[in-house]
Amino acid sequence: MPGFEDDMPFFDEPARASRPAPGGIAARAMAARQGRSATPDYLNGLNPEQRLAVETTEGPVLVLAGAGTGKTRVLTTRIAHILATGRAFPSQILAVTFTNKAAREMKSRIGMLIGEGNVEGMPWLGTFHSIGVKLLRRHAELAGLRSDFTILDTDDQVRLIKQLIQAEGLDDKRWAPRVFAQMIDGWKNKGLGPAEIPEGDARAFANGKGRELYQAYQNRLLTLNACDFGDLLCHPIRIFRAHHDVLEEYHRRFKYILVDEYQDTNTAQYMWLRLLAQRPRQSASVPAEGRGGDRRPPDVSGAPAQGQPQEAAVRPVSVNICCVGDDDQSIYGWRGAEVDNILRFEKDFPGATVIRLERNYRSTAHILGAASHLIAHNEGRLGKTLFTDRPDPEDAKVNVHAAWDSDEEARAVGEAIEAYQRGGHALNDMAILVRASFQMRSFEDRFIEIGLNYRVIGGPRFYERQEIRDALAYLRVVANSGDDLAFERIVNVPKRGLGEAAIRQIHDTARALGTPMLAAAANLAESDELKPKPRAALREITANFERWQKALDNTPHTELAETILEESGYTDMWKNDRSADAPGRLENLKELIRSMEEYESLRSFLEHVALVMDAEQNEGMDAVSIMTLHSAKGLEFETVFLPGWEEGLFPHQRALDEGGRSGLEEERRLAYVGLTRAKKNLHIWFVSNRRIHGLWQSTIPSRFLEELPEAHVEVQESGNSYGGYGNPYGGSSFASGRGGRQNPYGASRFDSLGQGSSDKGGAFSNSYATPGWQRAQQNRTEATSRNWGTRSGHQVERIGYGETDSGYGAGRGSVKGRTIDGELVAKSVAETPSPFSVGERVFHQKFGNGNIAAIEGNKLTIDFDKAGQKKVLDSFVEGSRGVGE
DNA sequence: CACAATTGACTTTTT
DNA sequence: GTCAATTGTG
Repeated sequence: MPGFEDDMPFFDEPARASRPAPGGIAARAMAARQGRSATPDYLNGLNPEQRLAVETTEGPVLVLAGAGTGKTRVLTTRIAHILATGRAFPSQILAVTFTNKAAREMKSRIGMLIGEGNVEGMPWLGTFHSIGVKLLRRHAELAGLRSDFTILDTDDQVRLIKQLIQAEGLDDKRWAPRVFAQMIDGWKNKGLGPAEIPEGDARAFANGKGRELYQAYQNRLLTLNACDFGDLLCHPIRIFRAHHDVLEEYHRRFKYILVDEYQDTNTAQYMWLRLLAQRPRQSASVPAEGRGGDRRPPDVSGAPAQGQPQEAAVRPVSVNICCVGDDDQSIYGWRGAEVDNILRFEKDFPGATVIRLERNYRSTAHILGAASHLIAHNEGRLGKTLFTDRPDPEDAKVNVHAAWDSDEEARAVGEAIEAYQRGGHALNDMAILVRASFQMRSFEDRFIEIGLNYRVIGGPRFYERQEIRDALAYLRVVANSGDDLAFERIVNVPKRGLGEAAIRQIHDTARALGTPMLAAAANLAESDELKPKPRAALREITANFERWQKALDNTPHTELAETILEESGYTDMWKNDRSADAPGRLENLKELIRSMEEYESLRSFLEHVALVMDAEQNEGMDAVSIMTLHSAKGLEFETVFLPGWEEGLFPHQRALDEGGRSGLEEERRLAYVGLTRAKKNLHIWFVSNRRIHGLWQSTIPSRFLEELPEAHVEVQESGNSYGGYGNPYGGSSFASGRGGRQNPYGASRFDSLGQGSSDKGGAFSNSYATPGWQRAQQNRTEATSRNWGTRSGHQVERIGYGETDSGYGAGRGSVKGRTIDGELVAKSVAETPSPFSVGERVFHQKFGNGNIAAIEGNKLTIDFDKAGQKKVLDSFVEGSRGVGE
C-alpha cells in the first residue's frame, strides 16, 4: 500500500528543512510565502462554499456535504492546498476514510492534484482500521502484543468464541457464538472493555457469564498474539489513554486531521479522533502561527525522546480537524454508527466553522426535489436543501411503476434497461439498487434469461470464500507457526483422517507443552499416543510445514504458495471434486496467487489480505450493476432503478420493530441515498406480491412513495408498455387518488393497487413463518396436491411452464402452483427411469445449453453454460441436437 | 471418521 | 426456497 511503508521514518522526514521539497509544491509554497496570491489552478472550478471549505485550514471545520455536492473533491483539494501552501508536510496530515475504496479514490485524486511524481510520502491516508494497525504495530507491546500480531476476521473470531463457549461447558446452540461475536463487536464499537460493559449486557449472555466470556476471549487473543477488527480501534485508544508520551508523539506529528463520512463514525472511532484531535492545554505543542508568520511546518525533527522545548502553552492548540459528512446519509446506525457525532460537532469542537455544501452537481431538479421532499420527513436533521442551478425542462420526472410480483418487476426492469440501451445508454451507466440482497436473485435470473450483462457488487467477498480462506490458512501457518486458528482450519483439509478426536489430542498436547498446535502436532507425530493412521498423517503434514517454512526465505512467495497448495493436496482436492463450483474455486486459487504478485513478501501480502482485500471483477465489460442500497453510497449512475418499495421490505419490518422511529428514519435516509444516486433517470418499482422465505405474501406500497412530491413524480400507468400480458390491477386507480390534503396524494393512492393486500402487515407481518410452521405448511400443500398431481403428471408441469413463459397475467395462485407442481411431480414419478444420462448435452428453454451433472429420478442437475448449475425436471429439457451450439 | 439427511435461519455490512 | 451447520448412520 503506497504511503504505508512501515519502514518510513516517523519523525525525521519533515526534518530537513534544507532538503528541497518536491518541485511544484515547493514553488507554490514559495509563492505563498512571498505573498503572491495568484489562484493556484487546483482551486479553479470550485464554488465559493467549496473553496471556503478548502481554504479554512485552521481550526475545527465541519463540512456538511449533501449528496453530489463535491465532497471528495473538497477533501482532496484541501489536502493539496495544505501541502501546496507549505502548511504541512505530507506526513503531518492524517486522513481517515471508512472504506478501502474511498481511501484508494482519495489517494489517486491527490496524486493527480499534486502530481504523482511529486508524491514524496503521502499523508497518512487510510481507513480507521488500517491506520489502527499501523499504530498498533508500532506500539504493540503496550497492548500486550508482539508487533507481528495476526488480524482475525469474523470467521476466525466466531470459531474462537465457539471454542470458548464449549470450554465453559455451555451449550453453543443456546448461546450462539455468532451472536456473541456480534455483542463483542458492539461493545468494541463503543470502546468498552470487559470491565466496562453494562451489567445488563453481561448478564444477557451465557447464563450471566457474558463478562467472563468476553474477558476469556480477550485473554485468548493475547495468547494467540492476535487482534480482531474491534481491537484495531480499541487498543490504540487504550494506549493513548495510558501513555501520554505516545499520544503526544502523535499530537506533535499530526497538524491536520481530515475525516470522511463523519456521520458513520461509531463511538470508538469518535474517541480515537478526539484523543488525537483535542490537545489538553498543558501539553500543547508549539502553535505554528506562533512562529512569526513563518508558514513553514514546525521543526519536529527532534526525536520524541529528545523532547521539544517546552514553551509554556498559552492556549489550546487549534485542532485542525476537518470532518466531512452528511447526516442525511447516515445509514449504518445498526452497526454502531452514531449520527449524534455529527450533530454534536459544534459542541465538541467549540468555535468550529460549519460549511454547508448544497449545490448539487449530480442530479436533475426532479430527482433532487423528490429526495429533498422525502428526507424532510425526518426530524433531528442539521438541515440542508440540495439545489441545482441547471434545471432543464427536458428532464424526466421520477417514475413510479407497479408490478404484480417480483418476477414481473424483474422483467419490466429488464425491458426498461434494454429500452435505454437501444436509446444509446451504456449498461455501465445503469444500476439496480435493492434493499436486501435476496431481491437480487430475480434480476439475475431474468438477466441470464435474456442475456443481459450484469454485475453484482458487494456480494460475498473474495477473501471470504472457503477455498481462499483455506489457502490463506496454509500460508498463515507457514508465515507464523503460532497461528493455531489457521492450523486448526486446515489440519484436516483435505481430509487426512484427522477427526475430532485427533484434534482434541493436539489441543491437549499443545496446552500441556505450552506450545502452538503445530509444534504439538510434530511432537505427537513422534510419540505413540495416536493410532498409526492419524500419526502418519500428522507426521506428513508437520514435515510439510517444516519444509515450507524453510523455503519461505529463499523462494519467491507466489511460487511457494503454489507449491504449498500442490503438495498439501489442496488443489487436488478440488480437482477431484465433481461439483459444479470446483472449477471456479480452482480459478479463484489461481487468482489468489496472481494477486500475491503485487506484494513484496508473503508477510505483507497476508497483512493486506486481512484488511483490504476486495476484488473487483468484470471491470472491463459493459454491464448493469446490481447492489444493495448500502453499498451504493458514494456512487452515482445516469439511470437508477429502485425496486421493492413495499412496506415490510422498504422500510424493512425489522428496522421498524427494532429501531422504532429512529429505525424508520434510517430507512428513510436509505431511501434518500438511493434517490440521490441517480443523475438523470430514476425509476421506482413496487409489487403487489412477493415471495418471502418461500411463501407468497401480498404487500402494500411503501409509505415512502407517499412521501414523494407530486410535482416531481410521474406514476406510470402500469406495465402496459412492457409486453402484452394483462394488467392484473386497475391501472386507472393510479390517477384516481390524486387529491388535496397535506399529502398531495390520497393516503391510499398506491394502496388501491395492492390487490389482495388485506392483511395490513403485508409480506413481513409478524405472522410469517417460523421454520417449523413453514415446513408444516409445505408438507400440507404437498399432501393436498399429491392427488391431482399424480393424475395429471407431466401435463401439469407443461402448463406450469407455459405460464411462466408466456404470461404474468395469471394470478399468484398459479405461480404458486407451478412451484408446487415441481415438487410433487418430482416425488410421484421418482421411479420412472430417466430418459437422460449423466454427461449428456441438453437444452433448456430458460437456461440454454448445458451438461447433465447428476440425475435423481426425474430431477436433473445440469451445469448450464450460461446460467450455472440448476436443478430442473427432465421434462423441461430436450437433447440439444439441432439446437445449434 | 466420512458421508448423507435433517434442521434452522433468513436486512443492511466494513474492517 | 436456499444455505450452512449439525445430527445420525454406515
